[in-house]
Amino acid sequence: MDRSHSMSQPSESDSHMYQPDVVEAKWQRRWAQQHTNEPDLDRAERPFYNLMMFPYPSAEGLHVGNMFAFTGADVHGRFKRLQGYDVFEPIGYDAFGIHSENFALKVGTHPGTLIPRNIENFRRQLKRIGGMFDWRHELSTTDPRYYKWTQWLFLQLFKAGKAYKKAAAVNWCPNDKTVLANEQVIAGRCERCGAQVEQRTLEQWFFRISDYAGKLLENLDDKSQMDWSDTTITAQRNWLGRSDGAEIEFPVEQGKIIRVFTTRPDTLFGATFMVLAPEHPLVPEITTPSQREAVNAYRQQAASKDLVSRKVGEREKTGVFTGAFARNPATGRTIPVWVADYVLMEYGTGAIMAVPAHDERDREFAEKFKLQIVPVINEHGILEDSGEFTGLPAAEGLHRIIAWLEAAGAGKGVVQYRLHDWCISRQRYWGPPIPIIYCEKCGVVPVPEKDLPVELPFLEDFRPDDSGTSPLARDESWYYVACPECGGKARRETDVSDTFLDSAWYYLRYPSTEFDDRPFDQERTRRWCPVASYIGGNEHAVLHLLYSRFIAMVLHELGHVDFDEPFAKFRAHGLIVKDGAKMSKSRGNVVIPDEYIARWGADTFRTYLMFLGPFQEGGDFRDEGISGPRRFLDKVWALVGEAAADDVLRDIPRPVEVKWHQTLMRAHEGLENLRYNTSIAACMELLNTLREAQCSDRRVVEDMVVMLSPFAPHFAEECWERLGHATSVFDERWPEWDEALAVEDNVEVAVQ
RNA sequence: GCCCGGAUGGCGAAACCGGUAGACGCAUGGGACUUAAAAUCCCAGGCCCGCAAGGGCAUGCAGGUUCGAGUCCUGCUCCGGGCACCA
Repeated sequence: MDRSHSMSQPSESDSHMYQPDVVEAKWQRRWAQQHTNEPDLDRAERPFYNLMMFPYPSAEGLHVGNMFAFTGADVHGRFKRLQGYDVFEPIGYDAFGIHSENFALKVGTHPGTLIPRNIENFRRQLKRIGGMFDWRHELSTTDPRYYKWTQWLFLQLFKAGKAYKKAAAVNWCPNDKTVLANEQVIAGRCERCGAQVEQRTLEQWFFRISDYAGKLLENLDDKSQMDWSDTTITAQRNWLGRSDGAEIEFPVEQGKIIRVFTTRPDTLFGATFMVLAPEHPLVPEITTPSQREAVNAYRQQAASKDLVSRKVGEREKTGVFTGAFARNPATGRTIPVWVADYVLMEYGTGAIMAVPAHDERDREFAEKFKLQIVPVINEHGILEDSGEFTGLPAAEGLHRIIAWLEAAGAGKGVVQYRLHDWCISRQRYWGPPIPIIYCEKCGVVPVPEKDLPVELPFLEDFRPDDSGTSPLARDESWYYVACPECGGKARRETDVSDTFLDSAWYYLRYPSTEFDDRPFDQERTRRWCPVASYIGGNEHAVLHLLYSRFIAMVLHELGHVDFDEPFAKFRAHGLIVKDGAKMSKSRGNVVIPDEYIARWGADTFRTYLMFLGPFQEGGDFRDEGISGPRRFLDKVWALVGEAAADDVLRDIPRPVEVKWHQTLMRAHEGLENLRYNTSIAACMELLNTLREAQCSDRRVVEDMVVMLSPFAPHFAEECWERLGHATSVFDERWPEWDEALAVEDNVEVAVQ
């Protein structure tokens, strides 16, 4: 157990040498023994929840990007601690999901054995890098003690009517053999394996996230609730995709009404035909007998086309006339109703008024099928040929026409969002089973909370198949079950839930990991949430971050938490590239952090990563560069030795004094704004000034050690001890600086 | 097409509110120490012309505002990212 035996201890004689491995092992041991990083979660007076995106425990181990992100977050946490906060910095593993499962399939090992092995390796690396983690609260989403509550969460949504099942055309990845969320389809391909995504119709569970589109959008503007990186806010805004416009009713001859959505009600007088999506339910009702055959053929063809080529494929317009006519409520004229697949059922009302004069797609269609084109806006943006609205500027006409529609009962101003409901069903093995039972008599029955968790059974053969059903259906002893209500014959839902559901609430679990009778303790949650600082990659700008916000809103509504927004502050970190190019296995330029840490020490590695460039922009990892921070730490080490050996207090030379206070201010500023590179540079300048002045005054040197402690924590602890302190450097406060000295003009200093 | 970022030496980058551009670090060149090498220490350096003193040009491009612009304004170019047959 005692790891110190395997480590060579420094002898008295060489204790003046800086040996990172010895120092780092010593302090990691001591932190664990003295519970240095374990705040009192029930009594902390100044709680600061410092969260970083938990990793997916891959077989490769933590890569340098993870190290960069975690170190940057850890630096922030340690800095907050120096400001007197009780910092809670937990870590865990996002270990369910297709990613893990596919890897398990590839290497032919069950994920149940593979994942714990990977986690162990991750834990080792996370400890080695010296993060301020509270290991008492480590969690894994694959732990039944965790996913019990993921299932509980599903039940809360189900009971509140926020979860529903419907047959839907979904994105099906033929390679991974599963449904994908829209968010997981990139340019028509599976984000994971790159296969062309197909369209399939399956019964799926959905969450009503689209009901929250408005709130999800509005809160983005509220800095007091969410102070987030601009890039992330923008990505979410685009994803939510708000469009302001109007819904307008067009009566059809047979007494039916076609409702359309348009962002351009000002062009209403130019609507010369209509187009319905092929799946539109009104199509069969309005199609005239003579057109029936052609329309049916077209609809069938559209249904067989996968979503991909329909959305991003060739844009050549196709369509067919229904034989029906509608009346333009503005002009009173009769216009033909067509069916075409360039109109999508999922957006708006699945029907459009076509204004070929002012919409490129409609014009293409009109030209191809020889339909009428009537311009209603002239070059100067003035409405023409628009009845009583003729002569108005288009922007004004827009409002006036909406008002007129409302008065006439023919339409109203509405807002549309691009966001669709969240499909959480996955026909896979490695995830939390969705806690639903289908009874022959009672129908859909939620698993009673007392029966949670619905444990994921061990399946020797967990391969997905083409049936569209999860492999869980093949385990009959698990699949067939007595109905919890009537005791009759029933079977389980076999889909597991999306990994993003696991990660949508993990921050709530961390402070409460020891409780098995509740997902999160009310008191703990009130004290620690919302999260004070969240740091992570912008690749999750719309997936994880949007789902987490949605889940928090629902939990708030249901009275489980007292906040709407889970992350008070979010900062997206940058990316690390190697020698100017993105790291990839095929390029062979992947940095294995372990090798660098073994050679240079965790503190040097951390300091180098933070010195590369601004944390929020990332930087270029170059092997030669790491020697700079190491040389710097070596020099500070030597300076500490001098300071420790000389206790006589002399006057501090003026240039040193000025630089000292300037550094305290500048390093503080850099840490506050996540511009760590400037903090480190400031400390380097102070070192240079001290050396030039041949000064090793302990007052200055001690402050230097405190300033470096977020970057090089073990190093700083050791230096602090060498300077004669018996307590942790992290019990110190960031030293105050003299404002007058700190803003002193450099020129003046040079003169003196 | 729409919406966000960004562009500064050989390289990574600094520059607070419009006021000495290039701090800090890497790499490089010269020197010291050493039998030698490594390590360490000292010195130099934006680019061009010049032995030098000095001069000219410099923050993606073109203009503008200002006593003064890397920073503000207008119009471009290129790079990165988000959205996209979304009505």
